[in-house]
Amino acid sequence: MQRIRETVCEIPKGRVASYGQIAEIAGIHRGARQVGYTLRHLPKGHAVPWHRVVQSSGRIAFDKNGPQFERQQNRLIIEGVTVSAGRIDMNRYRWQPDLDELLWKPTSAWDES
DNA sequence: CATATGACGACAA
DNA sequence: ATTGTCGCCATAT
Repeated sequence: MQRIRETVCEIPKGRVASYGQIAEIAGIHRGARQVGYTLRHLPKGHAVPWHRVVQSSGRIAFDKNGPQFERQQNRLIIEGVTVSAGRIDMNRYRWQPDLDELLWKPTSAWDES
């Protein structure tokens, strides 16, 4: 779904979001699996930060042995996200749209004065 | 229209 | 921490 892709693209670098979270924001209540479906079927040349989407538990959704797992993990680490044993501290990296808006917008305003 | 499928999530053992 | 169940929901058959 287009809506889902848009939402995923809003996740800032260095932060992550859960499938369920994306679904909610995209307006699909309890549509976590739809997010998975959407990400799985991304067009060829997409530019969607799919790697910033992880399970609500903070674990990467791929099999820890498969190649995809490592790819996602690396991408995250590159962005500064700590991933130990395939686990991510959600309390620390969870993306909070509302908070970001409350934090980043005013910040730019403060710079002026 | 009936089933089967997941890059899920919450919860009980 | 692990594992199994069940609920969810857009798509695919």
